[in-house]
Amino acid sequence: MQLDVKFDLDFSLCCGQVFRWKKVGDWWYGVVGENVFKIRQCGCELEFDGIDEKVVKQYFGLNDDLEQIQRCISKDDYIKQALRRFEGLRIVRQVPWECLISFICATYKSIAAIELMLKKISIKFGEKKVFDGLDFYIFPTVEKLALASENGLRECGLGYRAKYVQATAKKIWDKKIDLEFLKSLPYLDTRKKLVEFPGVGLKVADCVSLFSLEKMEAFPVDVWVKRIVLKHYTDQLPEEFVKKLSSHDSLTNGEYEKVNAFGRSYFGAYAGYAQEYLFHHERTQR
DNA sequence: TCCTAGCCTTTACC
DNA sequence: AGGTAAAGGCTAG
Repeated sequence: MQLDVKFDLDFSLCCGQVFRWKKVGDWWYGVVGENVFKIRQCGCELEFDGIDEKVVKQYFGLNDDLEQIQRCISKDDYIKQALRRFEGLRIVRQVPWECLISFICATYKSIAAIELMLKKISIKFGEKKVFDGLDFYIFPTVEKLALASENGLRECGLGYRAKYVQATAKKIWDKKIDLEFLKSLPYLDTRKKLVEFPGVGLKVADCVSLFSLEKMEAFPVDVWVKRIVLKHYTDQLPEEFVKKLSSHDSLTNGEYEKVNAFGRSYFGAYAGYAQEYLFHHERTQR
């Protein structure tokens, strides 16, 4: 497929929004829903196997008007620097169920550790598929994790998160909750529904909203975003609040809401894009 | 209603 | 080898 829009596959898959992609040679292998496929990019040429073009466009956000998004969020020199450095990075449209479980697991974990947990969960509870002679695992169904034992999940290295994953899966299974439905709700309503799941606070809810539910204004605030705000955006916030933020390292819900609201009002409707560029930029300094 | 402190498991990296 | 930081959330007070 010939690309007629700006896109960078490596940036989009390496910026910490997805956890189950694997690069073999110059091909990226991934599992999306029930499909295993591979994809590679050479300049404007996007080559893939095992999947429809329509799904590729949808999954990698190729329908987003990235030029316009960049113009919208180019509010200062620092974000412009990040935008230039990672030109072509797009927000991927993940499967909501997998995204939800992924970010419940992500609390207090490094990205490498998250990848390992999800790999173990998939091998243990997911269906195996062979593609190109390699083994892949479909992400476990809701039923599988709803019926899994807390201990079975602990064996995947989840620690205290096992209970949350199990309870969230069980709630979705028992109440037959349709996560896709959340795409049709406004951002704040979506977030409100998400935090009702065990193990889901504002941060996880924002990640799931942004990465799988089309809420481009969601602005997840984690330790990195807090650092970014304190380093580059103190002039946009009241002095008292900045002092309070600096005085301790975790975030209270109230503080979270203030930083989140700042991000959304400052960057606008595509604050989530801004967050992802800033996050990746900050994490890959030095 | 809102805030704070203490606790929760495991992994990676220094 | 030992310590610390890691895309946080829950509960009690």
